[in-house]
Amino acid sequence: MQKKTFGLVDCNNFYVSCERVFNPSLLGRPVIVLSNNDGCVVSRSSEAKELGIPMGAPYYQQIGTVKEHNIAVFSSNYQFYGDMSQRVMNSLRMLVSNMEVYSIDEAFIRLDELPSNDLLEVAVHVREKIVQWTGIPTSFGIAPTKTLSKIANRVAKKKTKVGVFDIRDCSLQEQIMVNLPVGDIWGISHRWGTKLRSLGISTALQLRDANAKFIRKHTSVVVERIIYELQGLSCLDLENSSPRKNIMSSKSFGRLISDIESIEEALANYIARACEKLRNQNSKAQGIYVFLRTNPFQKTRPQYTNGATISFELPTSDTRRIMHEAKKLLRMLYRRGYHYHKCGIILLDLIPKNHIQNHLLVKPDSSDQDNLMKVLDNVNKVIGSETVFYLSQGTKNNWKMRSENRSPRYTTQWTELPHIS
DNA sequence: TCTGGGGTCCTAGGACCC
DNA sequence: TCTGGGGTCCTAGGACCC
Repeated sequence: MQKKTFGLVDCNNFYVSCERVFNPSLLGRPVIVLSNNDGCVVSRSSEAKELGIPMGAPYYQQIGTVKEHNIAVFSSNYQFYGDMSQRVMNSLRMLVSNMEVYSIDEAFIRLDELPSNDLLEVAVHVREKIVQWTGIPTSFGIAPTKTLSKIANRVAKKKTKVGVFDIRDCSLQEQIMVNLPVGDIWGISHRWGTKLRSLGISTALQLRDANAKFIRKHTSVVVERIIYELQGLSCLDLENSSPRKNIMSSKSFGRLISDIESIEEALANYIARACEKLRNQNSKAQGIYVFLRTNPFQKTRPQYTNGATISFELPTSDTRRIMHEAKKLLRMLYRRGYHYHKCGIILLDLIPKNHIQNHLLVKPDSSDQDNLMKVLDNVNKVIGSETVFYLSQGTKNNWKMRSENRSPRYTTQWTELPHIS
């Protein structure tokens, strides 16, 4: 069997780094970026981490620290971050031949075909080029499996100056793993961490040396694979990007809503977005799931959560049709007297648009429908999103999310380009 | 006042068939 | 008293990721 070598390239504090590219005054300052509705802290500069702001902390609990230390705060700006992500990934694509974009800020690569002695040099070069071309600093982990490359990356980020760490050497792996809590391994989170500790396994090294079949009995095949990966046996290869199987669009309203009209309006907007994504990947949906919920954190108010699915006779990507069906589901789910916090839609069982089987009795989307959707998508792509929208999306936007500190969309909106004076 | 959004994979159990 | 056994498919829910 040929020995594999993986690299993991991971952007450092990605959202914060994006903000810093176009606003260098933020360098050296503590900076945080918030989730939608300014809810939680989702990205922190190293200075902010040192001040003890935890990942995922509710923002309102951190306001004291923010004021005290003059921390720069940004609302999420996903258009901007998404565009910066593409720049990073495109840069990487120019430098390596075999890669898998794993998330908005990381990519796995295969390094086997390169001479084994050159890998450190290659990694340093890749990092330099990415920061030069995009302004985004990255960390680089090298290892014989994906799981170990995650560990290597973590060391690169925390303990090295060059931002590269090579963990191919077995005794080095042991040195790192003996001190690595089992819950910090990629794929082991709260529940399984607790379970494994109850079985007497609290470090990565103990998990590596555990009996894989025994562990599988108490957890699942996923953890069994992790054990092999820790041993250096690669079970997870690069995955080639395939179209999404589900597309979700949901958001909390930014305030509590009781009337169904406002919820319908919000849902219509989420549907419009989801369907755009659907057509963009050339798929059609075979069903939808609509859900609605109150705010689970407000324990004193009555709680209600519900969702419902409907399958279509024939797959569709027509926003109007999906809105129509979703509205029926929403009316079914809605109960008067609750204060709602969030709703959403998931487009289910997506298939390529040209793989559709005919139906004896039901007509598929007509080419007129498809063309209309294409025209709408193009107008919104070229002139700006929501240039054309559905009346059911509303004009008042009284459910729009809070976003008080959003930076300009420097790279995706003509009116928000950075100025040089 | 105030706690994100968008995904994937795996498993257990029920329905159904012969 | 006493009512099969084995296979597949589907779905809901649970686990994880960033």
